[in-house]
This record gives sequence, C-alpha cells and structure tokens, in this order.
Amino acid sequence: MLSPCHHAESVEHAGLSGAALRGAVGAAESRCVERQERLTPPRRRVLELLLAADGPQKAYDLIAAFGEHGEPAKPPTVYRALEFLERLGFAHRIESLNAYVPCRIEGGHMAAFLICDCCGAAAEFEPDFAAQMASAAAAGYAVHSVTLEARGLCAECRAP
Amino acid sequence: MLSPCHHAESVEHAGLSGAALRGAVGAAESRCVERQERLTPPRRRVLELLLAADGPQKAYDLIAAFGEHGEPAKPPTVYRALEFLERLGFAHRIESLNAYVPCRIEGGHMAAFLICDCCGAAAEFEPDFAAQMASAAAAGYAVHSVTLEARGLCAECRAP
DNA sequence: ATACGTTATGTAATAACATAACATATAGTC
DNA sequence: GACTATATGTTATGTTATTACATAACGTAT
Repeated sequence: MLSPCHHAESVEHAGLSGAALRGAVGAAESRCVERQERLTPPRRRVLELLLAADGPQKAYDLIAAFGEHGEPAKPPTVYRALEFLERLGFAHRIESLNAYVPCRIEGGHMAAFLICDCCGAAAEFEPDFAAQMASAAAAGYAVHSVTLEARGLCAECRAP
Repeated sequence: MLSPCHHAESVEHAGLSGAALRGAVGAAESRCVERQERLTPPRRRVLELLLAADGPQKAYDLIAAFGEHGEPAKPPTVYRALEFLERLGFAHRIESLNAYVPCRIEGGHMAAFLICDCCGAAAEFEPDFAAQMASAAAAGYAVHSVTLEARGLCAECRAP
C-alpha cells in the first residue's frame, strides 16, 4: 500500500455518530435478539468503534481505543469481539489490510471490497460471484465463504 | 480454519521434485532473462521450496527450511525473495492463510483460490472477474489487482 | 434457591508474522 | 577502476494474533 494521501476519506463511508450510531447499534441489537445471540458490552463497544471510524480499523487501534478513559483492552477481548461481529455479519475483516470494517450491506455474507491504495478507503460492494462459484462447483468444491479484495484508486484519488 | 484432516493433499498440487522441479525452476529462470531480472540464489531457493511443497507454505516454514543443512534464513531474506517472486508472478500470497504458493497458471496476474478448510489445499483457478470489474468501474475505481479467496471443502474432503 | 452446563470475559504470557535500518557485496556501465 | 544501482547480510524491533487458564454471568432443570 502507498502512503496516506491528501484526499479526504469517502464521505459515504465516514464514521457514524450521534443518532446514526445509536441507530446502527440498535439494529445490531435487534438482529442479535432475533438470532438469540448476545450483544455484550465488549462486543457492543467494538462495534461502536468500527461504526464510528472513518475507515478500516486495525485490531490494535481498537485495542487502544477500547476504554472510555484511555485504558486499552487486552488483545483477546477485541479479537473475540471481532470474531463475534464477523460471525453475525456485522463486520468484515479485510485480509490484505489486516483491518476490520463494519458491514455496510444488509444480509450479505459474502464480502467484496474496493480498496483505495491512496486514501485507504475500503468500499464494500454487492458481489456477483456467479462466475467464480461456477468454477468452484466445476472443481468439486463446496464453498461456504468468499472474499474479494480489489486494490486500486478510488474516484476521488484518480481525479482530485 | 478447522484442524488438519485425514485426507490426502490434492494429488494435482503435490510438490514437484526431480526433473519436474528443475524444469519449473528453469522456466522461471528463462522468464527472468526475458524480463531482465535476476533469479539470484535466495530467490531461486525460495521458489524451489514453494514448488517442492505440498501446499501453502508459511513464511517461517520457508525460513526454517531455507538452509541446505538445517540452518534457517534470516526473515528478511525470505520476505524479500517472496516479494520478488510475487512481483514476477511466480508466487502468490494467500492472505487468509498468511501463506504462499507457487503460481500454477501461466500468465495470470490476478489470483483466485479455492481453499479447503479440511485438508488445507489451495487450488488456484482462472478467475473471471468481469462482473466485479464492472462494479468497480461503476463506482469510479481504477483497479490494478484483485484477489479472491473462497473457503470451503474440496471434492476429496466432501466425499472421502 | 441451588446446582449444573454453557457461554462469555479477564488476564498473563507468548507465539506468529513482518519490517526498519544500516552495513556490505555484487553486477553492469562508463 | 570508479560509479551506480540492485541485492544481500545482519541486528533489532514492530505488529498481529493466540494459547492457556481462571473467573464470571446466563439459562434451566431440579
């Protein structure tokens, strides 16, 4: 990845705050109730941090930001929360960045990202994996998850 | 990922040895000459280790196996060689495994893998990213590389 | 209400993965 | 031979993630 650039982060993916943040957390809470899962305090906290952030967050960013008064979390606290959030579809790990983002797409369990090497934005998009799933089926594979990561330059960074 | 299973690694991706290994290294050598790049001893050694292996290799596996008589390499030696091999298209990094495989597909610069969670095999396939590239273009992104990693069960592990 | 099984969290230590920084060496060119 | 660019050697450290085990909270059946 290149060094950070001068361009602003994509507005559409800017971090949530206030009512929008509370609404998103509340929606997650509801989905947990439906699924008989528990949005416990550390899980909720990590979700808030992801939702409030402007871009992909590293695990140790979350660890550092975890406490209300500057105390970091212990690593397993955050890694466990991230695992839960991924399992419920509330967050995705971006493998090529070793970083995490909140899920922006309802109901999708397959993740696809456009990652800007200039500004660091990671835009989730609705993947159409039909062609790849056909290849997998032809090879006899039973696929249960797919991630796609495209690297390049976002519209803003191409034409500033 | 699940724990290793009892199934054999996929035969088609078994490690090379003898003449097949020398042939593959020789082909890489030729491509380096064409491109005016140098397949120096550490680069050649790491390529051999990848080609000879039965599956994705971790960087520290390569570091441990590097020396002819059991002496490990220093980490930068192997990471630099891997960087070179990726740049020339001789190897791919599988992000979700933190591991490396030799490239099995001529000329392809975009990587797509079917990764078996049971036996650990990683089958490279020829990706058709037309649908995703269209999405990226619609979003204004200029994509320069794409990787796809599908997790699941291979044919052998589904029906042992 | 208590005992039990299950799930989640707290905590310490460390394992696994990767790079920075700087010195040295080797190849190609003038 | 001197210069330049590229590659390697070496030390140290930075970053990412997990293991292991103890404790706590929840649900539920007695």
